[in-house]
Amino acid sequence: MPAATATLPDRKPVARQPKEQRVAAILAAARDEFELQGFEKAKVAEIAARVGVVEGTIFHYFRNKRELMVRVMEDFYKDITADQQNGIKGVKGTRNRLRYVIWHHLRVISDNASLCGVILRESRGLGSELTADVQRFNRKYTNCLNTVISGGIEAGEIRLSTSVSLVRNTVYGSIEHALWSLLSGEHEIDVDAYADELLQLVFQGISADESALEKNEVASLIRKLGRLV
Amino acid sequence: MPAATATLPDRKPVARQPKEQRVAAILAAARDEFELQGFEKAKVAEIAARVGVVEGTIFHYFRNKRELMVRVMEDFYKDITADQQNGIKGVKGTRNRLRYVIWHHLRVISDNASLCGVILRESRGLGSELTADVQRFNRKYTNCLNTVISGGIEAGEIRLSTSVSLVRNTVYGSIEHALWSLLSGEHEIDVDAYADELLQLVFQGISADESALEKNEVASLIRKLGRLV
Amino acid sequence: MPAATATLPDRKPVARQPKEQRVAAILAAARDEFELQGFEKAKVAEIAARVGVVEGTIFHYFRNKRELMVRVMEDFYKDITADQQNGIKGVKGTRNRLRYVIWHHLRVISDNASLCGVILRESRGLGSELTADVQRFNRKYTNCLNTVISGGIEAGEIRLSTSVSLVRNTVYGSIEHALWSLLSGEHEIDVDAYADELLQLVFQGISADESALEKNEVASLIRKLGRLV
Amino acid sequence: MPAATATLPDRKPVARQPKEQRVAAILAAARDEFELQGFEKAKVAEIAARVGVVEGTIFHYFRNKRELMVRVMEDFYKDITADQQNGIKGVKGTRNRLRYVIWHHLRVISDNASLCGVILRESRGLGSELTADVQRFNRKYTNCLNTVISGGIEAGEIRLSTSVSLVRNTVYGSIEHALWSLLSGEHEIDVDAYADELLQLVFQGISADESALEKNEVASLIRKLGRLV
DNA sequence: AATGAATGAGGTTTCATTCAT
DNA sequence: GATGAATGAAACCTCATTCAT
Repeated sequence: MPAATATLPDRKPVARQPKEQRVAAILAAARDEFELQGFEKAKVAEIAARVGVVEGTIFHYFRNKRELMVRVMEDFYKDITADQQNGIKGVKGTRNRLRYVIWHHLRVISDNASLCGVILRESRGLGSELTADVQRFNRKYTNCLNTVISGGIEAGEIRLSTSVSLVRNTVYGSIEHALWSLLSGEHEIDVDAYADELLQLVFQGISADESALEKNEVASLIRKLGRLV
Repeated sequence: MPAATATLPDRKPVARQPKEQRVAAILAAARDEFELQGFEKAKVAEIAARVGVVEGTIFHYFRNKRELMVRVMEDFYKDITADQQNGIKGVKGTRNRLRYVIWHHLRVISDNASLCGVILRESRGLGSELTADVQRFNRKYTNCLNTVISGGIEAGEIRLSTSVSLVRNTVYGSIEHALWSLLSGEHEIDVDAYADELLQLVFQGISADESALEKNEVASLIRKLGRLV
Repeated sequence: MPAATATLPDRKPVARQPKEQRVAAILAAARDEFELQGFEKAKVAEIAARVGVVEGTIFHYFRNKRELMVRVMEDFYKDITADQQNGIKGVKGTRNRLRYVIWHHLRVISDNASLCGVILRESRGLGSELTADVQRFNRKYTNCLNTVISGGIEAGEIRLSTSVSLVRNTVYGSIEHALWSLLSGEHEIDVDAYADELLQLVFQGISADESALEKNEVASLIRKLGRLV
Repeated sequence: MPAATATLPDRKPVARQPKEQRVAAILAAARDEFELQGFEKAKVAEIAARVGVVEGTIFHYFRNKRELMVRVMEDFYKDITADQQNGIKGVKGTRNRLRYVIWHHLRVISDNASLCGVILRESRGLGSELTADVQRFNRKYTNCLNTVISGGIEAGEIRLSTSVSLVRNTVYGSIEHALWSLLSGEHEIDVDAYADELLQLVFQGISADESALEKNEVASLIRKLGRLV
């Protein structure tokens, strides 16, 4: 009796999904929206629309928009941090390990340019509500580089005088700048090439190679005296 | 639509200033406000209050808030670009010139941390209306480093294979990261020390002849010491 | 940007109404306000106050003020167009049909003088954002007259040389002028009298056969009188 | 000594024009701006810029923007009223005189479409500040038609029962509608053709031609009786 | 006569968040 | 669990008009 079926009232298929799936769907939609619009301009209504629910539903699962963003970032950081720690296990030698960290970060940045752009932008706000959270995640993620450099110093491959924070600033700062170029449409990033070049620059720059070391110390002394006279 | 024909408000006697002074005062106030709040959160009403005029007066001189921000940035970039170009004139030798560029930028960043923070933040916006303007100013400013590196390559002091954009990313990225540390209250920047360390890392990292490095420095120092005694 | 995360205002218990009722109430209030103030001077705040909600609620249902105005006009045009098409069905004979169109339009204008004034005023704007919408609605509404005139020409009752657009301009222009007189307080409109006079002028003015004019009318009247006695 | 001339301070040629010329120049500029923007959107600053003076100067010669508009309209109405009165002198016969009035108005509308559009639009405002003034000018201008019709009635060429205001509404309303078509870019106005057609319609419509008269009266009576039964 | 700096009220629109249903 | 109606603060920008110089 097809006619009978036709007269049944329309009943929306209220896809009542298990909590986990709903949360995952919202997070995915949120990530898309944040990537497209940035945090401030992203609209909860739009995220809800992407999932196919109404605004109110979002607030069943997340206290507020900020928490949504934090969760998106947290998930992302967890992923890449685990991936990094996993990948570096098998890599031996300071130079190789440094290359791995650089290469891995470039890979991440290159594959998630939009999201990385959002995260970095939001983490620089003066009073941004997100600063603290991002920095916490980031500290853990970048800790790997610290370990590599410290290890290199202990192993005598890297100059004793090397400032770990300088290296961290330099490596991540360099790659971050490459990201801005990418996002502004200037050019793509050739991950392997950039990794090699940056590694070359940085590793040669901090290498403890005997002859270099000597020269460096002399150079440093010269500068100090120069400023004195 | 302003009240047509009807209102005859009592006019307060206002301190009338020549255009130039007002513009300067507004720009100064705007800079303060932008530094404090960032572009989006900055309120024109607050800027006006700082100057001691009403909002309308601001728009007598600047078409809109964006133009105000652009002018603040433009003035700033003009200053530091001129200063940089002026200062580098007397500096000879690739190493010294590179150090100057690094040192000068650190000086600028250190002395104008708040403003630099705002500018950098606003220049990374996806569809931010300010992106284009900042990038135009910035290209001119950072061109100096390009010249130094290119010169160094031609002079044979820097490896032929060196990518200028890599060096630019690395130098400015490193310093930018130091700025974020500064702004997040982690620690101050010791301009001279950071300049030395970054120079050391970068120059050694891109140096062509590792042993020729310090010869000139030594000779130069000897002359200076000779004059001293 | 609404106060983020910070404000937890006390929420007044609001009478919650189904969408349809609210929309209707808003449209009614909007019409009142537009009639009173015209489009530009009408304030959304005032419309909201008339409904008894806050401004934001209005924008929950209508994208912007313009859409509100368009909807008011659309509803009005739908009403009168349907009414006109309905009423003309039973009217036979070119002269009678023309009289009906004139009379109906006068009735509409007379009963909705304020709204018609607003609509006509807004539809004449050079770059007015409403021009296009009104003209679309209006074309459909005035099409009825086109049909009548064309029919009359085909039936040989109206001179072949008659320009339909001239007749349309003349009929609607004449009535529109009567509206302006009404709105400027000069005098009322006697719908039936004006309809007769205008019909007389126009139909005699475009009539093909000047003597055939009243024959049908006489016959018809005789029949009616016959029935009466 | 050309050098001497060169070192003289720049002296702006403050073209201090006689009052009459200034006023004329301002009125011309105002008319241009009003035509382009309409009254509300027209900016005094723009009018001043067109003349090459600053805003303040405008207010030396005109109390306010409204007065400026009134003067533009007044000048225009004076021109066309004089022209009309002048032209109609030599025209004899009701039909010819009516054609002249129609043709002249079409000529005016066609040659000054933009300004006429503004004037008509502004004169329809509910509480428009300009309504009263325009109506005063307009009454004088349209009086000519009144005279023609009244004359025609007295001369027995036009039906006694003819309502002068109906004819006025119809003639001016028809032409006004043609103007809106013109301004909305639909089509040009062929002044002579439109004049002929409108004259034909109106004059035949109000003609006292014996046979027509009789028929009209009968028809009118029929309608009244029809409504009665 | 001409300038042009200063006024200042005013209204549309956005959107995260709540909570009654 | 899901809905979606309601909130309400907040801020940019316009521009006719004045009046000290």
